[in-house]
Amino acid sequence: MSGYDVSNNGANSESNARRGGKGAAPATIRDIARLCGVSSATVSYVLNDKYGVSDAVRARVKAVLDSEGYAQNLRAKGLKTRRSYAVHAVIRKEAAPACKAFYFGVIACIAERLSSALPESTYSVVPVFQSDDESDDTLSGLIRNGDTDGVIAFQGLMPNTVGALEGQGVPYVIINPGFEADPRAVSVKIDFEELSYRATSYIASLGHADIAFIGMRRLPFFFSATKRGFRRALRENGLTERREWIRGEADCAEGAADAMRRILTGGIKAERGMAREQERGMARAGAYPTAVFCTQDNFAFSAMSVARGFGYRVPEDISFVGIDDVPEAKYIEPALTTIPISPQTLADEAMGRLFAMIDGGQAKSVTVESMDVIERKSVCPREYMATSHAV
Amino acid sequence: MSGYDVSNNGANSESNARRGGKGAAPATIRDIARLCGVSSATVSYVLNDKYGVSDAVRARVKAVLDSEGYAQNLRAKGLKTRRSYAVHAVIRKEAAPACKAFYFGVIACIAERLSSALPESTYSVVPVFQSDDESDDTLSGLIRNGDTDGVIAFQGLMPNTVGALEGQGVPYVIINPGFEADPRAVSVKIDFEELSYRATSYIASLGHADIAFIGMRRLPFFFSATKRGFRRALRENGLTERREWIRGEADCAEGAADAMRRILTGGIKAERGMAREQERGMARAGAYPTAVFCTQDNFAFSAMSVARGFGYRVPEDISFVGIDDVPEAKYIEPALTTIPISPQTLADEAMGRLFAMIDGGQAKSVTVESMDVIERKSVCPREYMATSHAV
DNA sequence: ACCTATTTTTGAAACGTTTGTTTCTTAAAT
DNA sequence: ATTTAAGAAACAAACGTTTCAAAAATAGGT
Repeated sequence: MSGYDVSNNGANSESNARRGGKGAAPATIRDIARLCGVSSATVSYVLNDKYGVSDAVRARVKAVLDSEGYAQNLRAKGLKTRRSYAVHAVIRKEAAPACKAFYFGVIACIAERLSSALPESTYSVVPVFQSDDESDDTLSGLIRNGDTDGVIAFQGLMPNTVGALEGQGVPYVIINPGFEADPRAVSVKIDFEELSYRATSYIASLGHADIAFIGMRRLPFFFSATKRGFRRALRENGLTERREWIRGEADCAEGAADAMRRILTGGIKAERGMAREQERGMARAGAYPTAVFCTQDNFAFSAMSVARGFGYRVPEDISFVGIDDVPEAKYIEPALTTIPISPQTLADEAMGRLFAMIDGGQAKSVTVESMDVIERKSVCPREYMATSHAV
Repeated sequence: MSGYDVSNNGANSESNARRGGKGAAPATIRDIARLCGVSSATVSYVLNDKYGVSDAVRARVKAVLDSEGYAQNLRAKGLKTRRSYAVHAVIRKEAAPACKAFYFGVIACIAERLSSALPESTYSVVPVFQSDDESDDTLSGLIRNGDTDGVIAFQGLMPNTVGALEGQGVPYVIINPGFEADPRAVSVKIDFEELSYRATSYIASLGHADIAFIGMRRLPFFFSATKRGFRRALRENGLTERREWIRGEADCAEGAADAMRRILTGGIKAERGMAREQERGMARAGAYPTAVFCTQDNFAFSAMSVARGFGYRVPEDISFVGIDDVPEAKYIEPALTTIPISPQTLADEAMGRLFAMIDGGQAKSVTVESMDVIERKSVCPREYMATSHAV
């Protein structure tokens, strides 16, 4: 990245006609004014829908405006209004790949909304990746320069970044799926306890009594919320929980595989080098759950693989449900039953709030409404299970 | 998105002090000049590393510059230089989710490089999602306004967008994994024939003779390139190909599952409602490949699931190799052997070229160097296979 | 010493907006 | 008819840079 020489030496005439192109010089507000026989101030007023322009003039200017295909120069406008017309979406470099992918989905939604809102709003969203351990981070720089009008952050923000934000009065909103929300920040939250409750209730409603849970201990807030929902559903359905079937080693898909393995081997961790057949035998001899709830689709994918590796069929022997509805969920074999989380909703709630604040208003945190289970192929009602199951 | 009122009425004093914040007014180039007892022109020259400033003055100005923590106002600079200091990365809305995820990975690499290049280069990258069927798209608008200094596009660009780009002399580079490159455009390519050849050769080198291929017919260019590489490897290893084991229905992971099913049932498509057991029996009776090469990891995931659904073990009965090395590849059970494609390399090659062109230079297309197979757990040498295999 | 080249430095005019203030219309009220 | 007030439109000064053209300082010959 060294050779990024961004200087342009004596390039006025050159840049005016852009490299080798005809590059029709774009019409300025003054051109329009001249064409209408009116002052540039007036044109500016109609552009910004201000009071005090007669209807006749307004109409005339508007006509010329779009017959000329006029487009504002954002730099000039921003120079005067002290805005950058950019919001920044920050993702922690350290976030898990699966999380990043999800966050990107949200950013994509924002970008789409923004570009379809043209030319009403000319904002753009720029993704920023920030490491947890940088002392003076790139983001603080942007903030102090006034290069950002607002930030959307996933998971949370480092204290010094928050300091910079507050210091410059730059609004920000946190989209924090599964993280504890800083009460001072406006944030868009997901009720994972509820989601977990719904998923588990759904499984229970199908007659399953032996249900395992695979969560993510690495995120304590998320872990306890989901576990709480799971237990509540169990309790309300008169089911008893089994300690060894509540697993949380999973901090990534690899961990989920391990969790599943332990569940199937009755909590005994497979010895290094233990023969596959032996491990399997061990598993089949003991008790196993007829359904497992994973707090993320990706966990379910791994867990399903492991179960099959042990010789169980999905869903005939063991049912699986996840949360997220990642794109693969419907393509996998068998398609995964899951509760969707809508990136579009998250994006809309967050952007609505951010723009309200950019416009000088206030905004309150919100918890997005939970959605319902999407029934696919990874779940089988207890009564239709292939073989009888004895705990 | 309606309520995005971006006007600020009579907000001069308000915006000067930013909402409720102390918001230290950032130092301008004139402030620095005054502090050094020098003109603003001189400061500008040292900022931009221009000729004709004496070393003494240059040093003095530089000292003040960073003791004051000066940061350029990008809007003012851009207004004068006719640059936006933003490049746009465009992704087709219609691209497959898996592709989008990969493209995002590349954009993430770009964003990281850009933010770590601060404050040398102050560029930012903004993702744009563009639909194939929009007539006058958002991108053309950006281009005509001079709101973008360059674009990176994945897969390709619509003719009218290319027209706008050429018209305004805005440089662009195409990152087109698996798409036919427009010879007039500078593009960063991947040699999928080579990748396919390497993967297949690797499998063959392990003693496998019955190798199946699952490709992506929806992308004809990609499909024929990969198939060519596959066949070449077969030929060079003295292996004969089987028509029914070269499958290309796969245009998404779902299709890959279908392809695998057909391979296992000897090309007979399973009847709607055919009993699972029956399907399985059908499969086991006939011939099956001992290894399958999938042109994308995601295909391999589905194919592996199907194979296991049919009762085959991976890799003991059937080996799998993919291309991409998506993050999940190493977490799946068993971890997938694959050839990686480096998003970082793609990002660097593309950005290097784009910036060269932005700086007025020329750039040539390039094919990035192919990488080697990463050996994981989804492949088993022919000789170690669990059961003897009879075709 | 002076005149000329050369190197440094500076003044000031842009770039395309927004917006506070002033000026001009026009109509209503006296 | 004259004054007043409101409403429209225009002027012109910013915003923070870059860069042309010109001035000032320095150095290099005679």
